[in-house]
Amino acid sequence: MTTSDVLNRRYPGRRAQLKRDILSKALTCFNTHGLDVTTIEMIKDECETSVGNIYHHFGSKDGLVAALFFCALEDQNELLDTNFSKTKTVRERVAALVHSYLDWVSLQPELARFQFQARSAVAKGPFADELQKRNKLRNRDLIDWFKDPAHLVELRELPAEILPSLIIGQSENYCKAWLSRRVRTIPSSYKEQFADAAWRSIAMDVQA
Amino acid sequence: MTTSDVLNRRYPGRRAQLKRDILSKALTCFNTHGLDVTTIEMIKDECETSVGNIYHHFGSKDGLVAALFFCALEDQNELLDTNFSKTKTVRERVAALVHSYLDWVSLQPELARFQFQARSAVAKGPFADELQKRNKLRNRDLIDWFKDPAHLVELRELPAEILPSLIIGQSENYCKAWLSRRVRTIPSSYKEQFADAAWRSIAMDVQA
DNA sequence: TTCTGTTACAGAACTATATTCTGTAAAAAT
DNA sequence: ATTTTTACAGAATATAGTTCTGTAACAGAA
Repeated sequence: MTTSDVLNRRYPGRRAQLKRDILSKALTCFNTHGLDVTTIEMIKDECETSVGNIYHHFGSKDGLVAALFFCALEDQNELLDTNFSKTKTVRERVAALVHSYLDWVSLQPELARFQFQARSAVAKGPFADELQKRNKLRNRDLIDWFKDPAHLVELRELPAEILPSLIIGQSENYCKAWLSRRVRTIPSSYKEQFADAAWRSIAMDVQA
Repeated sequence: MTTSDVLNRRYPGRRAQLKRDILSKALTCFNTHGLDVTTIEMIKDECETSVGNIYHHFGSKDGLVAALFFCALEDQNELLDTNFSKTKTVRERVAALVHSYLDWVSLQPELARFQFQARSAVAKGPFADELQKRNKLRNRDLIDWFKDPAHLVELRELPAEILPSLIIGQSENYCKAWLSRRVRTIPSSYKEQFADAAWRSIAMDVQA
């Protein structure tokens, strides 16, 4: 499961070859030099194509960034949905959230690194609405599921709006630290610890 | 404690009047339109000065961003140091970390909002070294304090490198959500809940 | 005060880069 | 085979960061 695999699934077929190549090389440029330092010309040189062609395929630099961003987001959500559907209990679902997050970042560090630096750029810019729509939807589903009285009994009395932060915040922070090379150990190796910490943060009674 | 107060302490005196004004108006522009959308001309128009003068004071757009960023960082660290020095026990220190973070973001939402969107830009760019140096220093101190055997007895057996994430990750995530207006409640009102969650995440035995 | 150097300021000129425009070739559809 | 659509190239344009040059205000020394 490399970055190419993700691009291949999202943009399949022979005719999308150059499109995938542009996205792939752009990802490398963005992660190496940063979003604003990377110029369309730099990407053009990497792909041996022309500026006009890049604009033909992606409309603008923002469009190119957004295409990569949503590509990453969809791949991440795919893994999450798979793991989530396998679970039954509240605790299992919390663990699924944490595990999926840590696993995906560990599996796709380049896409994850890009996602972190591009999020704020996409949140403004021409694709802000689409991002907000997706986030709203996903977040609401999550909160609603935990709000169900059948699930709430296992949890301490906490405001619903802080639940997502309590569950995923710690893992997210560590992943960012890892991608910035401030820590060395791959996030997936701490799956148990972070899932455990999340559960301790929200659960009524904790037994190992 | 408004943004102006922070600027006044960091750039005192009559002669720094315009410097403070530029920083203040730049902050508004950056937070309203985003880092790259904001042009030097926009800031110039707000302050009724000239592009040449802005460059005279800050050297470059990056320099302006960095000045604002470190201004925010130092103010944040000041509050943290104050609260931290008042504490004795391990639990108190963990609470001080969490409380300081939530309080500062609640007190300085504009600076905090800017800090979040500017961090990655500063992390690349000409001031990357200075930022990295400060972070390394602060992080090492923190980890070393918790590594002390006298303090470790109260904690579960956890890798030292995940401790900072376990303590501050949840609060950070919520603050970002608040600054992006995805949640409504001011972070400082959840001080107890987040400090409690952090403690449950790392402590050996938890008693209320 | 007057002289001198330094800092503050202004705006035109320069440069780099995102974007648009125009044209050509290939591919697909009819 | 013709037409339409898509893929591609590169020059031209516009915008915004940066530099340059010059002028005014200020501070300290003689």
